[in-house]
Amino acid sequence: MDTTVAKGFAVLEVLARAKRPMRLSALTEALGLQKSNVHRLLSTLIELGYVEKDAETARYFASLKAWELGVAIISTNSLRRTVSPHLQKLHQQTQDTVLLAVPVGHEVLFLDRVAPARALRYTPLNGTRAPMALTAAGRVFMSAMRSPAAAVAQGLAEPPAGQPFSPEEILADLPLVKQRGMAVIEGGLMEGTRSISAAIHGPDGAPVAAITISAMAARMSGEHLREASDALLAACGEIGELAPV
Amino acid sequence: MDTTVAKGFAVLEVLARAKRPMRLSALTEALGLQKSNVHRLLSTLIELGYVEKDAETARYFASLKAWELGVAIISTNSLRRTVSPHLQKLHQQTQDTVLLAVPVGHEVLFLDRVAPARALRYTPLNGTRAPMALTAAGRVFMSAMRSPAAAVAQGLAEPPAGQPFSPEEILADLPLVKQRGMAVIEGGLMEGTRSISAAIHGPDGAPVAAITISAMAARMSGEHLREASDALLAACGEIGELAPV
DNA sequence: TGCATTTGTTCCACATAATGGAACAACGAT
DNA sequence: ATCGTTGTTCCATTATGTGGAACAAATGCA
Repeated sequence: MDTTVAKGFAVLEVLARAKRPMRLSALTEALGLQKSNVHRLLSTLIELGYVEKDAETARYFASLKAWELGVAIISTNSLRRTVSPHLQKLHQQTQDTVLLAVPVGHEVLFLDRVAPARALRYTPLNGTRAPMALTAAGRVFMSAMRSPAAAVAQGLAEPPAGQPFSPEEILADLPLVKQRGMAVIEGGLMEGTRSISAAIHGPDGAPVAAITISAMAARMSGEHLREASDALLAACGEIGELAPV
Repeated sequence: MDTTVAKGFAVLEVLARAKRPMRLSALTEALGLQKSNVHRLLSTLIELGYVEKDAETARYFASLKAWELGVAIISTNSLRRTVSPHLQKLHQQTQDTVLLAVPVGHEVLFLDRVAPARALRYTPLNGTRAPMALTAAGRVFMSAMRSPAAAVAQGLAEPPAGQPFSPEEILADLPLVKQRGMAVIEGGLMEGTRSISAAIHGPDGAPVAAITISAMAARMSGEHLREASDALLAACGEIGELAPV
């Protein structure tokens, strides 16, 4: 294990997540390293172009080079490339927000999104994560797990107050999800919304990703719900067994 | 300079730009390092979560963690955050593709984009670069340069055949751009399109970014061109002197 | 099927390159 | 002006990464 490499990435991670440029001392504290060490790491990251230093305030911040790196990675991501046109189509059919999610540990990671210009606020953005138990896509993944209890626990651990669901409720939902091939969830991440989600299956039958359609509960009901569900299942079926992550 | 850190990022950069997972030997060749060295770097990157190894083919590829890092960076980018709503508004007003670009060396980097669902193919995507001389946004930046000749040379160096512009043409255009406060360019990156662009100025008066509106030439003319220009200049004026990159 | 060649992984003595303390410099606050 | 805080540079120490070599596994060829 090249510890120096790990330290370099640790510096960049802290800077990337910081809301504003950071001073050296704040970084040393966050990282638990010597200031001379952090200083040298910053110098190399600046030389590599991943970090910049505000000339006026002498504070450090992550440059856009790492973003370009990330864009390069996602643009070659086969799953997103193959699914993206289907998201477009679903959005045109339903006019709702359409999301692509993959499982990462006990969370879902949102890979892509097609949303109306006046999108619901707090609909998850690309590159963000959410607990499985609180999202429709997560329920889809959980319904294929042998022991989803851990994911339930982790999901409920996050938001300390105002739990929208009980563990029993969540566990009771999973067989239904499995049976229908589709999850329906209400008010998971945002109150008042209803989302439906279905799996994209890999060659071995395991769900590798899920597509979610999300809208206000009043809208996502009756005839519209039926249409959206049909379109969703059709799309997931079409995509079939193509793309490995 | 922590050379080990540089090597670690070099590995990730190569993998990020690779179209498909790479074998160890290909990486060692691309990097000019010893295979044992590359192997250890890969091991640490895997441990850090930035690289994954395809179990079947034993090939390495960049994971989505670096993408998440990039998303975290861009989401806190003050320029993009402040300008993004204006892009939305311009798109609603014109129904055309609207872009946000910043200067990086002699290239422009596209930070954000609001495009119709049926967007022009080959309109630049987020996180991609283009030569200044071939883009409307680039012309805006060049018009504020003391010696834009180098940018012209670099711009024309890239595409070896089928130069859309001559150096004289480009240089002659810049005073007009400066005078109007707006660049108009035709067929720079994609034949048949016409783009207009104007600068967002920093506190010192230098252009820190540019907004571009792009459409097919037939559409971007007459009354529509006039309206788009007015909306563009109004938006750039409004944004004013707020956001440092 | 057997042999040759390329590719991937592990190991370890060596020397380089990162480390962290200390000393210095530059601010900012009181 | 003085003190405390923060940023930068330097350098002896040694921990850490290096790269050759040896082994293992996979692949190609006859």
